[in-house]
Amino acid sequence: MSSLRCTITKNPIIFLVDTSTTLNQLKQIHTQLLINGILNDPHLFGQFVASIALNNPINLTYSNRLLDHCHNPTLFTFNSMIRAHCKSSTPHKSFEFYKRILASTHRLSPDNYTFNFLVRSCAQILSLESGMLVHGSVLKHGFDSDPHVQSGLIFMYAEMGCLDSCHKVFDQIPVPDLVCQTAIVSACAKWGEVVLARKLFDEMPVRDLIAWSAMIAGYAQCGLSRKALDLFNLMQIEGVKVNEVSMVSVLSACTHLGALDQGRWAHAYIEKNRLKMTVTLGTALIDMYAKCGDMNKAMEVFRCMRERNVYTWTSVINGLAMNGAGKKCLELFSMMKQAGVRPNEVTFISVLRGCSVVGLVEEGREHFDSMRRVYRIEPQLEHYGCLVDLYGRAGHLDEALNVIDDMPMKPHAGAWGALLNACTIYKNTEMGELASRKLVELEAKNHGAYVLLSNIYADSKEWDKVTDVRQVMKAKGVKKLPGCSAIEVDGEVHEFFVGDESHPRYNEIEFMLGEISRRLKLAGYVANTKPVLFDIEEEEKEDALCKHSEKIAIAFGLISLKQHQPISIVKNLRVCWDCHDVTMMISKIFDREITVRDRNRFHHFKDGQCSCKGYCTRIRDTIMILLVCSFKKQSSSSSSNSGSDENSSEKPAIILKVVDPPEPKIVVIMAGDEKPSFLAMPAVSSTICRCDHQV
DNA sequence: ATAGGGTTAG
Repeated sequence: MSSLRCTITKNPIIFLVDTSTTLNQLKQIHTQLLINGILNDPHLFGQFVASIALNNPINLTYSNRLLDHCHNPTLFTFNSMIRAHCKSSTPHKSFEFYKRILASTHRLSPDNYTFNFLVRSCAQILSLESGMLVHGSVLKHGFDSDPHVQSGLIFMYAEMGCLDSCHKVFDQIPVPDLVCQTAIVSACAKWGEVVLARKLFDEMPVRDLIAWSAMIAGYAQCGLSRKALDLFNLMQIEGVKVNEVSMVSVLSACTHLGALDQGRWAHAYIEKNRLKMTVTLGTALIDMYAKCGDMNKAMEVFRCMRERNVYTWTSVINGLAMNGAGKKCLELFSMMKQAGVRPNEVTFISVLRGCSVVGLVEEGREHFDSMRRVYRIEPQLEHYGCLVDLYGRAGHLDEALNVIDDMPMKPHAGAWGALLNACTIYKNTEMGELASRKLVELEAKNHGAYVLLSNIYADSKEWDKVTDVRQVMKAKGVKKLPGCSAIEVDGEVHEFFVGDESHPRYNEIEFMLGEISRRLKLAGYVANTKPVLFDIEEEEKEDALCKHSEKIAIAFGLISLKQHQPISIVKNLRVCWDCHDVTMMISKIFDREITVRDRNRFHHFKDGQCSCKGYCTRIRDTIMILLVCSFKKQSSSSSSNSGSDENSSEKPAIILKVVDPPEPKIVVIMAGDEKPSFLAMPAVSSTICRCDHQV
């Protein structure tokens, strides 16, 4: 304590407390300060409170109590408390201190620091209502010309998804500084205006590392991984140094593209330039290797990491599940628990999928039950979906259906999709029909018009609902992704979207597509008698199946890679059944090994077979064609609004089930129709396309 | 005495 006394008299109080100060030490220091009467000085008291609150969030309660007993805290003290709370897990408490500033008997008035921190608290709690109130106070107190407050407001509205408000704030700044410019770029990229984001980025007179990172991350987050990497290259040409934060976005782009070579290069860069191997960076590396098919390397990085958080463990567990290593996946899960890292809801999804791929039904069920029992995690839709999948793939279809029936919430497309998948494996057409019907029903409602919805609520000033919608969006990471396949040739990634004809070698690709089609036919593959399951789970509903992005990528692989080189494709969505079968055939006819990584797992095609075997087979004799037709139901008696669309609604339409292939018939099932009518089947062309029926 | 923008797992 004598050394402490010395410190107190000689140094500013701020040096007394740091991040490693324990509660006990804190109490001792506090006692000494009281004895010395040092805390009577409001200035020093403020410093003491600030150092406690800011250094260690665990001590926040201590500083809260300290302040309760103080009658005349300074504005600095209050600001420090608001600042400490906006970073904490209890950001809403900032407002208590804001209120105390306003109610202060010493005529305190909030300043630019107050609002800077307060705005960030609003961003934390995602309360648009509070945000608007605070914004109003900012204007009232005249701090809207403070650049810190400006960037704070943009950041806050961006967090809540109110892009319009971001623009309003930004447009009113006469000369926005670098930080505000970066904030608006990030906001635009985050909410779908990526072209505008790039325009604003290009117009920036000066761009620092964070500005580059924001734009690269923006591309990576909305699925434009190719552009993210291009921009990264440009950044290096301009001589901007990369740090560990920006590298994470680059790795994320490599992951999504399946660009293993570039990912390896990034790893080498990290080591050569001695970037700090943070948990986040290490996790991004693991995820990259796992999803680019090099699970060994992923494990190696994992083993080398000193610090591992729940993201790290989940990435590696998920990687093992994706690669079909179910047992190993469960081993790691058990190690994770031993290491004292608490699994979260995402971890359980990976664990359940691990159980599913190796058919460990009992174990999976136990883990599912432990979620609630041990970890107090309420299973969500996704977990029930995994459970349906677990039972379904193991052939326990009734139990799978029971899971759906017993779900405490309305089953989603994923759950019915999992059941349908199981029904096709085990050829249960009856249950399959039920599942298909439910799927179509749900699909029609699944328009994902979140933004629209929240704007409607905002217009009617229902802020709570806006907040709800935004939270759901944030939680679910709602993003619209076009179907896209990538292939790396000589270290360069070529990306193909659905029906994409933009590649410089597209003429050759098209020729190869024709060649594939010709040789498949020669080998007896006749598309129009082959089953086509229209995969309505995914968003690819383009007309010509032959223009699916993975087929274009495979065709490009065939023309650009040497005979002995395996073709490795990465797709951002799930591979549809038709492409799956065609790829199997190609692997045989062209004598090529083809690996396709889709959204869920790896498919290794060789000699006409796929490694996912039982899990990918489907009904061959009973052909099901699911044809989803969007059509507008004619408004039956809409005389009041002549010709308006108001009474029309998008409705699920028709499921066509083809039975007995040689002379196929079509079962037409209307949604909600109990008696299907039979029609003779017209010549079904190989391209099953969307049809717009009028009923 | 105190500030701001970019990052990871389903």
